Amino acid sequence: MEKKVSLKDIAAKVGVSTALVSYVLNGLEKEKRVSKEVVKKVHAVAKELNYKPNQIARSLRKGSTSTIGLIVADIANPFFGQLARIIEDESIKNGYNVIFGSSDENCRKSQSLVETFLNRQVDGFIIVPAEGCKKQVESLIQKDVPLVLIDRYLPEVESNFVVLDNYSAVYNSVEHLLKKGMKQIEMVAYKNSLTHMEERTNGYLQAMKDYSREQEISITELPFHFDRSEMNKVISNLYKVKKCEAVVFATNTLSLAGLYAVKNLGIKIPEELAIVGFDGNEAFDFFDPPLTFIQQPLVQLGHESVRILVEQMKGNKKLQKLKLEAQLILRGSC
Amino acid sequence: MEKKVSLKDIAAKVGVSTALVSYVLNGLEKEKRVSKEVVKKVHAVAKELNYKPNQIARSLRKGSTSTIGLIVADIANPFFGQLARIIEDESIKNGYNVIFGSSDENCRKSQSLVETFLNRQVDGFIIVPAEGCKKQVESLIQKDVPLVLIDRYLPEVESNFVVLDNYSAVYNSVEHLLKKGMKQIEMVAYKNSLTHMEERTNGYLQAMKDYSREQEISITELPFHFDRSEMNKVISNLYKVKKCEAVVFATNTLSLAGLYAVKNLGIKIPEELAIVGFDGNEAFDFFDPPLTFIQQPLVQLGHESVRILVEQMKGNKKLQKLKLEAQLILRGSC
DNA sequence: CTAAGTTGTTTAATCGTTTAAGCATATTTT
DNA sequence: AAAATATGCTTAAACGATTAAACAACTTAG
Repeated sequence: MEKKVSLKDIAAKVGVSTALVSYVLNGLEKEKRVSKEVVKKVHAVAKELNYKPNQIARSLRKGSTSTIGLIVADIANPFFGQLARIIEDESIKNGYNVIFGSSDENCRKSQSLVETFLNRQVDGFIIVPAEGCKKQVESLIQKDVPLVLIDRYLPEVESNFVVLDNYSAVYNSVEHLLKKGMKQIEMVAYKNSLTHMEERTNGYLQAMKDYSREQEISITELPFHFDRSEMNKVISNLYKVKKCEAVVFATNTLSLAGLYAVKNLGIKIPEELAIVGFDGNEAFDFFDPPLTFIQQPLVQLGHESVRILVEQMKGNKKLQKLKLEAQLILRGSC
Repeated sequence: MEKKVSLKDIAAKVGVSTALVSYVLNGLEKEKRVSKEVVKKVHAVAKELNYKPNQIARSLRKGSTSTIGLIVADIANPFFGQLARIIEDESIKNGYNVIFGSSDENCRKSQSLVETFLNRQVDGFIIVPAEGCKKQVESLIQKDVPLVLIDRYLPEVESNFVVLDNYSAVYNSVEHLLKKGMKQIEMVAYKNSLTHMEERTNGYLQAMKDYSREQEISITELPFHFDRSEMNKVISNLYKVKKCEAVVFATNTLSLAGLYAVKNLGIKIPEELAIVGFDGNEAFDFFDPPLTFIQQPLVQLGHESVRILVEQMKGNKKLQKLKLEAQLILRGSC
C-alpha cells in the first residue's frame, strides 16, 4: 500500500508542530489561539495532500473507536437483516460504524463475538441475546460497557432493552381468533427459555384462560434446529388428530416452515385451519390466502436501540426498557 | 469502564519487561530464547489477570487490523444478507472480522463507506460495486489495497472478481423457453450499465438471435427505484398488448415485484404466461405454481471471494477472475 | 520599570503493542 | 587466556494521533 499522509507530513510542509495541525483539524483553533495564517495553511495543505486521519491511532489515544458491535442471531434471516440495515443507517447518522456478527442462537459463538469486539474496543453493543447468555451480558454490564439488548431481554439482568410487547401481540391475535368463535387454538413455538418466547406463549395462555378455553390449551415446542419432516408431523397431528381450528406460529421461521407443511399436506386455509404468522415475509403475501400476521415495528426497534445506546455511550446511565406494540395485519388466513 | 489489563500489568507482576511478555504471548519464546520459567509464569499471570490484547494498539503498531470491509447494495436484501453471512463465517475462519455497509447502489454512499473503512485501516475490501464507481475502485487498486469485487465487476478495471456467469445463466434459461416452442419472450431488467445486468440482457439477446427470434426481442428496463404501479403497467402491457408468452426477470427484486403484479392482474401461470425468476426467494415456493428460477451458487460466491481476498492480503498479487455457473431450477412456472 | 497577562507556538508524554538493537553473563572454542 | 558463541533479558523507538504543560515574545497594567 502507498504510504499514507499523516499529521507529520502536514506539519513538515506547513513548518509547524503536529500539535498545531491537530488543533486546527479538530476545530480547536479558537480555544488554542492558533494564528489565522497557520489555520489557513494547514487546511490548504491538508486538502492538497488529501489527509485522512488514522482512526486507529486516534482510537488508541482517545480510548474510543466510534464503533458499535452488533450481534444478531443470523444476518441471513431477513428479520435480522432488515433490523441490521436500520441500525446501520442510524448508527452512521450518529457518527458510528457497525461491526457485526451472527451468533446462531449459540451462546459460545456469541461470547466469542463479544470478546473479539471488546478486543477491538467497540464503544458499545447492541445484542440479540442467545439462550443462556446471562453471564456474558452481566459481565459486560459489570465492566460498564454500554449495551442495549434487542428482540429479547434477560429478566434477571438489569439492562437496557428494546423489544416487542410480545405478550400483548400474541394475546391480541389469539383473542381475535377466540372472538371469531374458534376454540381449538394451537400455538407452535420454539422450546427455549428466552423472554420473547415465554411472553408469546404467556399471551396465548392468558387469552385462552380469559375466554375459558383452558381445556383446549396446547403448545407444541420445537427445538431451534428442527427439520422439515418434523414440522410436517406437527401440522399433520394438530390438524388430523387434535382437530385444531387455528394455529398461531411464534416466529417467522416457524411460520414459514408451517406454511411449507400446510402446502405439503394440502390443508385448506382458512376453511380447514386458520393461521396467524409472525414478523412478515414476502411468502406470506403469496400464500393462498395471504397470511394474517403479527407485524413488528422494525424501524422503531432499530431507531430506539441506537438512540438508547448512543445516549449510554455519551454517559447517560439511566436504564431504559422499551416494549413496543405489534400490529396484527388481518388477511385471508383467519 | 473498568481499566483493562495490559502487557505492562503482566510484566510488572512477573517482574520482567513488556518485551518478554509480548514474545511469550506471541509464541516467539523459542526464537527469542525466553527461559522456560518465565514462559510459564507469563502464561500463568496472563490467564490469572484474564489478559486480552488490545487490538487497536496492535493494529497501530503492525499496520494491519485483521478486518475486512464489506460493501453490499443492501444488507436487508436477503440475497446480500445470505452472502454477507457466508462471507462473515469464512472471514472469521481466516482470522478476520467484517465491518459492513450498504451502498444502496449509490456511488456516493459507497465512496463514503470506502473512505470510512480506509480510515479504519481495513486490510481489504469485498465490494459489490455500484454504478459509476469505476474511479473509486481504480483508486483503491492504485493504492494497492487488496480488493475483490463480487456479484458484478467493472469491465475496464483490472481487478479480482467473483461473479455469476450471468450470460450463460440467462442464455440457458431463455434457450429452455425457446426449445419449448415459445417465441414471444420478454426480459424485464434494470436500466443500468453494470456488467451483471448487461451480461444478463446479452444472454437473452444472443439466445433469441440463435433461435432466429430477432423480431420478438423486447427488453423492458426499469429504474432502480421503481414503484409497484409501474411494474403493474409493465406486466399488463407485455401480457395484453404484446401478447407475451414468457417473461424472464433479471433480478430477485424484479421477480418479486413481477409476481405481485401478476397476482394483482390475475394472470394464469404458466398457461397465460410463463415466468423465470432470479436468485430464489421463499415467495417463489409459495407462488402458484412454484417459480422456475435461476439459482446463484451463493456459498461458492462467498467462499471464493474471501479466499481470493485473503490470498491478496497475504501478498499474492495475481489477479483472479471467477465466473461461476448458475443452475436453472425448473418448476411449474414454465 | 517590573509584574502580569496575551498570543502563538513547541515539547513531550501518552495510548498498548511490537521488535530491532544492545547488554550482561556464562559457556565454548581455539 | 583471549576470542567467539550462546543465553536471557532490557531498552527504547515506533505506529499516528491527542493534549497538558512549558515556553518565548509581546503587550498592557500598576
